Amino acid sequence: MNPIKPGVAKSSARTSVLSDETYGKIKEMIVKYEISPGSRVNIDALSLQLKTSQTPIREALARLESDGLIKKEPLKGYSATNLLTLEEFHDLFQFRLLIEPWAAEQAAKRITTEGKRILNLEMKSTMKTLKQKSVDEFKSLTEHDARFHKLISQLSGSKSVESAFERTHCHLHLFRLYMAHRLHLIENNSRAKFVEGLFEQYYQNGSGQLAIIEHSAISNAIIDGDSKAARASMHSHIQSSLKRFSTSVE
Amino acid sequence: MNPIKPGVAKSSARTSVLSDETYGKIKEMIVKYEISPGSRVNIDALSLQLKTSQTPIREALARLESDGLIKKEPLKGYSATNLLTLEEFHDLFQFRLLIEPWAAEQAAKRITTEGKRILNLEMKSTMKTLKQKSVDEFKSLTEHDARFHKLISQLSGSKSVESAFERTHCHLHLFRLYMAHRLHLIENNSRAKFVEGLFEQYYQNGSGQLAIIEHSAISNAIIDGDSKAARASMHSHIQSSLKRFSTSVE
DNA sequence: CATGTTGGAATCGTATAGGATTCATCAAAG
DNA sequence: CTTTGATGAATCCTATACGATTCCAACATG
Repeated sequence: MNPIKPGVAKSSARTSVLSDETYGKIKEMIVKYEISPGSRVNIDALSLQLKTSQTPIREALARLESDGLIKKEPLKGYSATNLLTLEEFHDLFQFRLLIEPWAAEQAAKRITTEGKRILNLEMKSTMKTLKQKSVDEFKSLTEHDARFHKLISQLSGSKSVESAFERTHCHLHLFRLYMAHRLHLIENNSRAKFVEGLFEQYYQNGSGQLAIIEHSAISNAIIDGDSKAARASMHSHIQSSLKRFSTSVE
Repeated sequence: MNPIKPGVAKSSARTSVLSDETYGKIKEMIVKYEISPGSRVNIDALSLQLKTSQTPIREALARLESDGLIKKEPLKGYSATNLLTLEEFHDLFQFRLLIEPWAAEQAAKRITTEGKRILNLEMKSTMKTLKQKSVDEFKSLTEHDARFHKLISQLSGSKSVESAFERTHCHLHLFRLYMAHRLHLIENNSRAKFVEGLFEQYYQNGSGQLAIIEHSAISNAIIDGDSKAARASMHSHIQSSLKRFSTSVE
């Protein structure tokens, strides 16, 4: 006879984007190797861990599958995708080579005062951060790298290019390879050499920051409105990365 | 002690890809204008209509949102995205201009006997279909167009390019615009002119099939292994489409 | 006429039960 | 001892009911 049911969860102040939050959390778990490549993803376990029901988990996993970060096998369940093979990595960089130089070119053509400000801020704050060696240098660099390339894709003014770049999740894949290396999970020799190439992309001779130098060139060209130089410098930036990988493996 | 369970052969033969099926069905509903642009998408109604529970619907909608075909507003629900604006359309074609000529070039470089066979088959069967005027000509043409461009993206050998092209859903957007026109849903004048340009992409002077002619040039170049010609013809194919739209609007 | 309140409708998230399938273990036969 | 088949547990997938929150619109009041 009691109309009020006790024991109902109190959870209030819900912003109601729970499935979005869940998406971000699971994605972060993948990046941070809490979900290792190829391993199974258990829905029940996740719902316990994230303290949510299955529905948001399923929605998040569906989106992640669409992103190519999670694989769904019809009657077996979900699992994280494997690390990129060399071929896939090469393919990914080839794709970046198609769209990013164009994006840089467009960014130079369309650059505004506000755009210059943001671009300058990104470069300056990164250099400042790198001066104080206390933090994980590689982490700072890759995070800057992700922000930088995303920013340029946005400055291109093309939603298609921006979202296509976003969906490559290239920095996520890079970071996952980096984590695999740190955790000594890469036994294959050629793969190990490949990851060494990954480091070389960011460090030059173990001292300077190669990426920052190349990024500066791109950034300056865009701010100067020099579209040809912007395209060329972005092209050589990606090209040289790709070449470094290729030579370190082959 | 009968080990054989009776009544098992009930609903077997379940391929258990119900959420995938649902995804396809909803997508088809969007293309076919059963779900009109901008309108709300009710989960309960869909589950009734498709005779399934809410869970597969939710997963499908999450994927469709990731595809940009469905929009999710936090506490209001799902709705179909609007028709492409002129700017978005221009942007989309600009993106195709970035990746498809490259795809055609690569296809010409990598073409195999099997690839030639498939490409020839696509062209021949389409021409044959168009000879018998009984069917909806526009429908046949757009379906061929979708298959043709997808095929070339596959022949490029780049998974990144293939999936990036796939995710543009460009033919879905085209067909939706076409449907909007047929249903007299486009009142705006410039929008109407725009759709007229859409028709011109496929029909030349109301008689010949422009797309088929241009496709033949591309197809021949690929089969001949002439990568330069393949790139050039694909570029001009997309470029001229884009130009036709621009002039018909401006 | 404008504004605040209140009620219903719709949607989101939760919880739970049960059918279906896969995987691994184990027993039996050759 | 090896191979084959069956049994049971774990997991996935579906279905359904319910509570909580928010939006929308009608209504009353100053």
